[in-house]
Parts: sequence; C-alpha cells; structure tokens
Amino acid sequence: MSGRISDSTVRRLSLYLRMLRDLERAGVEFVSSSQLAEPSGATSAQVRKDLSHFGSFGKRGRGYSVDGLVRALEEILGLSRSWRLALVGVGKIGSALLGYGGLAARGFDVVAAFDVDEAKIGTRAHGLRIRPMRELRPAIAECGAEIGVVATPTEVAAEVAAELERAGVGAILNFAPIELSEVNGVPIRTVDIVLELEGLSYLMSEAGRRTGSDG
Amino acid sequence: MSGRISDSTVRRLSLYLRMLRDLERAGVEFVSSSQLAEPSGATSAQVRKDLSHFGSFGKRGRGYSVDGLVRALEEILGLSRSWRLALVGVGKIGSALLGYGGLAARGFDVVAAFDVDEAKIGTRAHGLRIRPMRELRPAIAECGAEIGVVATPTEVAAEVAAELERAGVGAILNFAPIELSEVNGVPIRTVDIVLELEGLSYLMSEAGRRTGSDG
DNA sequence: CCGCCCTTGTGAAAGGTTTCACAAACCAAG
DNA sequence: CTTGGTTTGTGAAACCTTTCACAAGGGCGG
Ligand SMILES: NC(=O)c1ccc[n+]([C@@H]2O[C@H](COP(=O)([O-])OP(=O)(O)OC[C@H]3O[C@@H](n4cnc5c(N)ncnc54)[C@H](O)[C@@H]3O)[C@@H](O)[C@H]2O)c1
Ligand SMILES: NC(=O)c1ccc[n+]([C@@H]2O[C@H](COP(=O)([O-])OP(=O)(O)OC[C@H]3O[C@@H](n4cnc5c(N)ncnc54)[C@H](O)[C@@H]3O)[C@@H](O)[C@H]2O)c1
Repeated sequence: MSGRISDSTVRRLSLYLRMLRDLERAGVEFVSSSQLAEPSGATSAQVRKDLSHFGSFGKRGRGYSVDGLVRALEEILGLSRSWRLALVGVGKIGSALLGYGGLAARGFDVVAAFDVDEAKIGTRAHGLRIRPMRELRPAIAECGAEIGVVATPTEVAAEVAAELERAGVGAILNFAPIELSEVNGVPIRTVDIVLELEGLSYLMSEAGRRTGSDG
Repeated sequence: MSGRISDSTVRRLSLYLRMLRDLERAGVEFVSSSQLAEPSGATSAQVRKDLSHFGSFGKRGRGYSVDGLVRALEEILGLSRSWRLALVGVGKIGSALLGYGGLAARGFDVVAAFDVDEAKIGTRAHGLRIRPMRELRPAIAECGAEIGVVATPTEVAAEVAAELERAGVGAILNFAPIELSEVNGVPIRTVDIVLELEGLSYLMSEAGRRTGSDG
C-alpha cells in the first residue's frame, strides 16, 4: 500500500470523485469499479488498482459505498478542506478566473489579487481589492493563502513565481506558456493552452500524412 | 523510425521548438541535445530519442543546426502552416481567449465566434462578430476552421462538441471540466483547471502527511 | 447453514517510456 | 592524412504503468 503515486493516478482519482458526487446527488448508494471507470475512460481494474494504493474501500460482491468513497477520496486528495488562492496579474485571464464560480464551488477561494498596473491597483474586481505587488509578501502571510496563481505576462512569470514562493505559498498554478522549475519542493502546474493546441496540430497533421500518402 | 508517438514526446517537441526559436532569434547556429534538454527538464538522451523517431537531424560532434531543426519540428508538429479556430461560448474564458495575442502569434487564428446569448449575438468582440449557433455549421464549412474551441457552461459542452464535430472540425479544445469522449477520430484536449488545482491539493496534503506524522 | 453469483483486491504478465552506455561520425588542428 | 575531442543515434537495460486473471470474501435466497 501507498508508495509514490503517479500523476495519472491522482488525475483519475479526481475524476472518480467527480462522478461519485454526481451519484451521491442522485441518491445512488453503491457503485462498482466498472461503473466508476466509464466516464474517465479507464478500466475497472485500473479503478481498483488506483484505490488499492490507499486502502481497501469496497465490499466484495457489492462494490463501493458512494458516501464512503466520496469521504475517502476527499481525504486522500486533500479536498475535505478549502484552499486559499492568491492571484497575481489581473488581466484577461486573471479576471476570468476571479469571475469563475467553479473555483469557489469546489473549495478553491481566491482571497487576494495583485497587479503592477497603477490604474488597476485599488479598484475592485469581483469583490476583491486589487493590491500592489509590494503588499504581496505581508498579505499572503496574513491571509494564509496556500496556492499562488501566476497570470502575468510570460516575461515576468518566473520572477513572480519566485516571489510567491518566498511569500510562503505551498504550490503554484501557472498560466504563462513557460516551463517554471520547481524549487524548494513547491510543486508547480502549468496550464499551457498553446501546448495543447500544438498537440492537436500534430495529431491532425499526422492523420493527414497517414491518409494523404500511400497508407 | 516513426511508429506511434507518445503524447509526452509530442509535448516535449513543442518545448524544444520554443527554445529553438529563442536561440534562432538570438542568432545561435548550433545547439547540442543537452542544451536543448535543460529548459524542459528532460535529459539529453531523451531529446535525441524523441528526435530519432522522426529522422536524423544532427551532426555528430557538432549538435543540431538551429534553423534546420526549427524547420523540421515545425513540419513534424504541423506548425509550418496556420490553423483556424472556431470559438463557441463568448463568456469570461472565451473573451479572454479572443483578446489573447499569444494565439495568433503562434499561428492559431480565431476566425469565428458563436454564442446563444441574444444580447451578445451581432456585437463585436475583439473585431469578430459574434454569431448565433444556427450559423455554426455553414460558417465553419465556409471559413474552413480546423479546430473547435468549447468555452460554454459544462452542461452543454458535450452537445456543443458533438455539433462542432458534425460541422467538420478536425480537433477540439475544451475548457469545460468534463471528460469528452472522442468520436470519429476527432481528437479532444481538455484544459481542466480544477483538476490541476486538485493535483496540487493532493501534493500539498501528501507533503503535510509526510512531515506531520512520524516520517 | 449452504450454495450460488457477484465484485473486490492483488500478484504476475504485458506493454510502454526513460535512462544508460557506447560505437559511429564529424570537425579541427597539426 | 591522422589524431583527439566532442556529440549524435540507438540497442539494451531499467523503470514505471496498465492489463490480466483469479482466489478470497460478501450477500442473498432457500
Ligand atoms: N488571455 C488568455 O486567454 C490567455 C490564454 C492562455 C495563456 N495566457 C497567458 O496568461 C498570461 C496573462 O495573459 P493575459 O492575456 O491575461 O494578459 P494581460 O496583459 O491581459 O494581463 C496581464 C496582467 O499582469 C499584470 N502584470 C504585468 N507585470 C506584472 C508583474 N510584474 N507583477 C504583477 N502583475 C503584472 C498586468 O498589469 C496585467 O494586468 C500570459 O502569460 C499569457 O500568455 C493568456
Ligand atoms: N472563467 C474561467 O476562468 C474558467 C476557468 C476554467 C474553466 N472554465 C470553464 O469554461 C466554461 C465557460 O466558463 P465561463 O466562465 O467563460 O462562463 P460564462 O458563463 O462566462 O460564459 C459561457 C458562455 O457560453 C454561452 N453559452 C451558453 N450555452 C451555450 C450553448 N448551448 N451554445 C453556445 N454558447 C452557449 C453563454 O451565453 C456565455 O456567453 C465553463 O465550462 C467553465 O467551467 C471557466
């Protein structure tokens, strides 16, 4: 049980949890590994293996208790609490995030927002006062934000990430298309839209090459 | 040479290309696999293996010609052309995308935008007229968009994706937090911010558990 | 209590990706 | 032309993830 868990396992656990919450809302009491597998495109064996890293949650012959597994997965993923986010860069993507109800609904609350633009500092965006960068360190210490969000231009993203880390966040979500290197064990996830589009570009070109010539 | 190429390889090729373009701009002529590896956190062997799936691009003893490899990777990834995107859902995230210069700069042009909101239809966002959904099929046929972008509420995302597919797009980029299943070989990439945050939540909780108890 | 059906949990096998390590190739200098 | 220093391209090994397949356990009807 429980050694190092792969990213793909954790990803799938989140997807299982999503489905379980839907089932819970629908009043379903038990679910089997194969039902759980379907929406994420996994196999039933994979579901069972993923869960087995953390313990034994099912009843043989019956499946898993929906309520029980929801609680267990929330515990495993750290979602039985809520997390506070500090946003840096209230531009196009930063504003979209501030207005996104889907975050708070899942326990991720943006509690502070920062920018360098004098025209924005002091104004309110979705109920949150935009603060100057100079307040970043004390404000994060004060409000206890655990996750920093980088939504600044690419050129300053690395510096902003380093500053967030110094301010004491435990993890960083980055929207700039640049690979930020983790230091001090603070994990960083980058949402890189251009990379996704280039992946699609590859697949479409590949399909064209296969169909187009010979094949 | 060239069988089925893994997603992670394609991902890294994009990152190599990014660095190569920087080097090109800086006037560098040759680059070694180890220099190329650094920014993406790969190893030099990995760089060479990744490239070897597609051919032999380097000169032993010298490294890779920056210009030559840029051309080769653009060809492989399908980036020696530009791609047309059709956006469905001009809300918070859709508007952010429309205003994002980083897409056009890398050869991804949003050429059509659609919504169901009567108040938005007919108005212009970043120079593009917002069209009613009823025009989706003919408009995509006419302008020849290859990639559909789903930026609608989650509840309608699957239906919108299906409609885009019927309209003839070759790939879909989805921002709704839902796993859409590929049909007809049209690849789908989902950008799921909540999933990324939950991954970070897991890592932070895990770190806490390791530090907190015993360890 | 027994026997049947169902589903889990899990070693073992298969499949895939990354790293290792070295011969082959190239350049420059003498 | 030969030698030495450097870096590629690539099989083989190591490592990691997924799938297979089945014994073990649980519920239920009789
Ligand atoms: N807009 C999008 O849809 C989109 C999509 C994908 C990725 N991105 C990436 O997200 C990042 C932000 O993009 P955007 O479109 O929101 O840009 P934007 O220009 O609209 O916003 C950037 C904000 O960051 C602020 N800023 C600049 N330097 C700063 C600093 N040193 N410290 C703090 N704040 C600073 C600016 O004042 C501005 O408010 C970019 O890296 C971009 O590549 C954007
Ligand atoms: N806002 C964010 O920062 C953010 C972040 C991550 C994910 N998302 C996801 O992106 C999606 C859009 O989010 P948003 O915040 O932009 O929402 P939004 O409500 O601001 O925008 C949604 C848009 O879609 C349009 N729409 C609704 N039904 C439609 C249909 N059937 N066909 C075409 N258009 C339709 C609406 O009129 C609206 O303009 C959601 O699935 C959300 O979960 C948003």
